[in-house]
Amino acid sequence: MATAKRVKAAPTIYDVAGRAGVSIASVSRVLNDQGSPRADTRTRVLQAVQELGFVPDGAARALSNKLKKVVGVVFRRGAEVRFADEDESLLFIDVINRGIEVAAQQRGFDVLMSSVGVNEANVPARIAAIAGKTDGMILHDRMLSAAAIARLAETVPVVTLAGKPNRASVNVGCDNEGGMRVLVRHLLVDHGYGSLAYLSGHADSPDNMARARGFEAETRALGVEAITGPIWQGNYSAGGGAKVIGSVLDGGGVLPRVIVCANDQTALGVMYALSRRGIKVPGEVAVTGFDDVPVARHLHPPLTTVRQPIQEMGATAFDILYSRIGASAGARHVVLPIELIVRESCGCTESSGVFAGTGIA
Amino acid sequence: MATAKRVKAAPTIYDVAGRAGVSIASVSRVLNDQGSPRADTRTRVLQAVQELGFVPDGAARALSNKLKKVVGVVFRRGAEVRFADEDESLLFIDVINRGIEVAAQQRGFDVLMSSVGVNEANVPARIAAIAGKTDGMILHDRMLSAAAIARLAETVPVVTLAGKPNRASVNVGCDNEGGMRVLVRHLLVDHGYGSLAYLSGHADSPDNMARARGFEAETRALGVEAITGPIWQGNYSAGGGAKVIGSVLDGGGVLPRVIVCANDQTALGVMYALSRRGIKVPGEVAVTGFDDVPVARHLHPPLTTVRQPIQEMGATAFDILYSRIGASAGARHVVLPIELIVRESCGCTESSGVFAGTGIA
DNA sequence: GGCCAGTCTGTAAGCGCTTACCGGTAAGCG
DNA sequence: CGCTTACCGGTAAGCGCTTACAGACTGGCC
Repeated sequence: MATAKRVKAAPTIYDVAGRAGVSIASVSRVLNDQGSPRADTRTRVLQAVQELGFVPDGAARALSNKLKKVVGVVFRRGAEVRFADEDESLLFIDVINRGIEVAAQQRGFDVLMSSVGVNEANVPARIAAIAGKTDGMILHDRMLSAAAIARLAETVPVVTLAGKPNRASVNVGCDNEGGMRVLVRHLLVDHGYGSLAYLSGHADSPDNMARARGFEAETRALGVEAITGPIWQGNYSAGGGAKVIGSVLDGGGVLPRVIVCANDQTALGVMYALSRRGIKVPGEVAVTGFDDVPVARHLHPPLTTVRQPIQEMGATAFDILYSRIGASAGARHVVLPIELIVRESCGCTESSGVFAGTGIA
Repeated sequence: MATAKRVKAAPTIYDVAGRAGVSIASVSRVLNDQGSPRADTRTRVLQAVQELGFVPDGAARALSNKLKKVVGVVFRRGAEVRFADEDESLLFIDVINRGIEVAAQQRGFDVLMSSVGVNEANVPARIAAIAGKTDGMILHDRMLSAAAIARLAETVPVVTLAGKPNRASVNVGCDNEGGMRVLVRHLLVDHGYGSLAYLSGHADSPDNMARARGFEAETRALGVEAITGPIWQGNYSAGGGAKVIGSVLDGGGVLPRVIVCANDQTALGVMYALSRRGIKVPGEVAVTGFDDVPVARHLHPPLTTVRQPIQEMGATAFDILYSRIGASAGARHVVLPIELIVRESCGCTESSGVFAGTGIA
C-alpha cells in the first residue's frame, strides 16, 4: 500500500516538544491534564500545539493506553449489490445506531459502523477484524451464532440486540411478548375481531419467536382463532409481506379479519398488496405492525403498532457495553418496555392525526 | 481510566509465535501474505492463531503501517437532547452514510460515524479528535467553515458533501441548480401554473443556494411570478415548512398555486399544515420536494420531487477520499446527475402508484 | 566434498504516545 | 545555614505490530 503523500507529514508530539522547548512527557501531560505543569510550561505547549495544528494520533494513543475509545456496531445489509433500490429497512437499524452513537458521544467514544452483506462469506472473520479495531462490539439481530458470539466475547465485550441471552454476552431487547399481548388484547377486546393471523418475520429471529409466542398465548387466552403456519411466513420485509398476501389469495384462501404483522415493514407490504386488490384497510381487513418506525404514521391508514423505544435500545446497548469495557460486571439481559400505539389501521378512528408525535407545530 | 479486567488478556503476536514455535516476524508474514513461508511454518502459525483466537490489534497495526483503514464521517444531529422525538432527517444523511459504508467495505476500510449536536461547543476540536483516529474525513453539509476545513485538510484528506469547492478539499454534490430548473419547467410548462413560491432551506447551505438559484433562473426565463423572501425562509425541517405556511396564512397572505420546497422534509411539513387547514393538495396548492427520500412516495399525495442519487453520492465521496489517501491527485469538485420524479403532489395523475420503485412485487 | 546461490527465518528497530521512575531545584524548617 | 520535603520535568521503557537486514540452512554444481 502506497504511503500517503501528504504535503507535510503530520506533526508528532516530538515536534511539539521541540517547538515548546520541553520534553514529550510534558506535552503529553498538558494534553491530558495529568500532573500539575507550571503555568509557563502549559502555555508554551498549548501555543506550540496551536501553531503546528497538532492532533495526537489515535492509534498511538490507543496502543499505549490499551483503550481505543471506539466501539463497533455490525448489522446486516439488504443486498450484496452496491446500489440496491433504497432499502426501507434502513429505518429500524439506523434509529438504533443513532441511539448508540449519541450515547457513545457522551463518553467520548466513537462508533465504527460496519454492515455485512446477506450472503457474504466468512462473517465471523470480518467481525473479528472489526473487533481488533475496537474496545467492544454491539451486534444487531442474527449476525452470529451463539458459539461464534462466545468466541468473539473472549476478545472484546459483546452486547447483542435482539439476540438470545448468552453466558458470554449481554442482550438488550424489549418486551416483545408483552407488547404483542397488549396489541392482541386491543384487537380482540376493544374491537371484538373474530379471526387473526400472524404474519411472521424470520423464523430464526428471537424477536420474531417472542412475538409469535405472545400472539399465540393471548389469542388462546381469549379463545379466538389464531391463524399461523408456513403460508404466513414472512421475512421482515415489505416484499415478504406482500408475497404472503399474494400466496394466500392466489391459493384461493380467505383472509382473516385482522393481519398482525411481525414488524411495520411487513405491514407496509401487506397494506400495499391489499390496496392493489381493492381490499379496504381497516374496513375489510385490519392490519397492525410492530416497531413504530417513523414512516408508520404516514401510511394510509396510519399504522397501529407497538412502539419499541428504538433509540433508547441503542443507547442502552452502548451504556452496558461501556460499563463492561471498564469492568466485567452487569446484567445478562435487559428488557425495555413497549407501548401500544393506536392509529387507524386497526379500525380505530380516534387517531390524533397523521402527524401525531412528529413534533410538528 | 480503569483498565479492562478481561478474564484472560487478549493474545498477542508473541503468544502466537511462542505457541507455533516461530518468530513474531513469521507470524506477521503469514498473516499478511508477505514473503513465502514454508508450508510447515504456515500451517503451524495458522493453527496457533486458531487455537488462541488471535486477532491482531488494529491500533498497533495502524501505528506501524501508518494506515488505520478507517475513514471518519461527521454530520449534524438534530437536537442536543438525548431522545428527541425521532428525527426524520435521519433519512437523507443515513442513506448517504450507507453509501459511504458500502464503498468503504469494498476497500477493506471501516467507517467511524460521529454526529455533532446543533449547538455543541468547539466543533472543530471534536472533529480534529476524530481525524486523529482516521485516515481521512468526509463532512456533511455545513459542518465547518471553509477556513476550518482548510486547517483540517492539513492533517488528513477531506471530502465534503454539499459544501463549497475548496482548494484544500474535494466536494461531492449533485446538480442542484439543474434539478430545480427541470422541476420548475415541469410545473410551468406541463402544468401551466401561474405563481410559485420557493420555501427555502438553511440560508447558508450551499445546496439551498444552488436550488434557489435554479428556481429563480427558471421562473425568470419563463416569465412567471416567483415568490421568495424572508417569510418563505425554512430550515430543511418539516416543522420549518409547517411554520412558514402558518405565518403566511395567519399574516393574511394568500398562497401561491405551487410551493416548491427546498427538500422533501420541508414538503412533508407543508403538506401537513395544508391538510390541517383543509387546503387540498394538489387541487388548490401543488407541492414539490427535493431529494426523493424513501418516505416521499408514501405521502398523500405521493410527492413529486427531484431524485438525487443519494447512496451513490456517499459511495463517490468515499471513492474519492480513498484515492486521496493513497496520493494527492483527483478532481476538485464532482457533480452527480439528478432525475425528476413525477408523482401526484404536483398535479399529475399518471403516477405509477404509491409504491413505484420500492421493488415490492 | 567444497562453494555459491537462493530460500526462508529471526533479530531488532521503530511507529507516536503514556507513564513509572528518578534527579534537580526551590521552598520550609529547626 | 543546612537539611528535609515537595514539586516539576526529563529519561526511557513499553504498548503490539511491520519490516529491513542479516544469518542459517538447503540444494546444486563443479
